[in-house]
Amino acid sequence: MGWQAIPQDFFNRHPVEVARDLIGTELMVAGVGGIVVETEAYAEDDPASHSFRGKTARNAAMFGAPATAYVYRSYGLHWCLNAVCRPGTAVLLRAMEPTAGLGVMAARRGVNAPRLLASGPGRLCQALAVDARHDGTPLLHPPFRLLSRPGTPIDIVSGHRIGISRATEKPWRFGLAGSPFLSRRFG
DNA sequence: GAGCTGATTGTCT
DNA sequence: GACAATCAGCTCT
Repeated sequence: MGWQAIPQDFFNRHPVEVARDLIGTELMVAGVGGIVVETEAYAEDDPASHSFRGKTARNAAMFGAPATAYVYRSYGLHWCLNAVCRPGTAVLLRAMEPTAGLGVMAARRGVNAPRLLASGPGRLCQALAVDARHDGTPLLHPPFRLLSRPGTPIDIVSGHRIGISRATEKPWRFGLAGSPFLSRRFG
């Protein structure tokens, strides 16, 4: 019952399904990473999605093949990592439970507490050293490593999305129930 | 613990 | 020129 590589077909589905199924998977970047505990889905006909107004230079990666990384800068200073699903849709990786390379992540983040290393999309990217260089690159190839553990029971909760001003009512945020590594608790 | 605010820059209107 | 899928540090309770 070990970890298995995630196939590209995993991402060729509706982003809500992918967001839910990504909870509990393991994401590593160059040997540093952990368990995904929080995600958000963004669909194509979704006013909150960067793809809503069509393809532009910034969101071009979002229209790439399933399992492509879409990385963008948020609020001028943070990076956010998304996994592209069907073209024009994506899942935002919001938080992780660090399991490998804790020391490296702590050094990059400038903090020691494990729960502060990757509990938030900007923090997660800083801990994994993900930035514009990764935009448009495949998540299923090095330096990325994405694994799932089929058959492992996982308790998943959902709620409304965070940090956006449009279509906030959609319950498209998913998290690992009771995890202390969430960016915020689910209400 | 909750709530406010400044930081900082690429992108679109 | 406004705004943004955020964070950290502050105040007040």
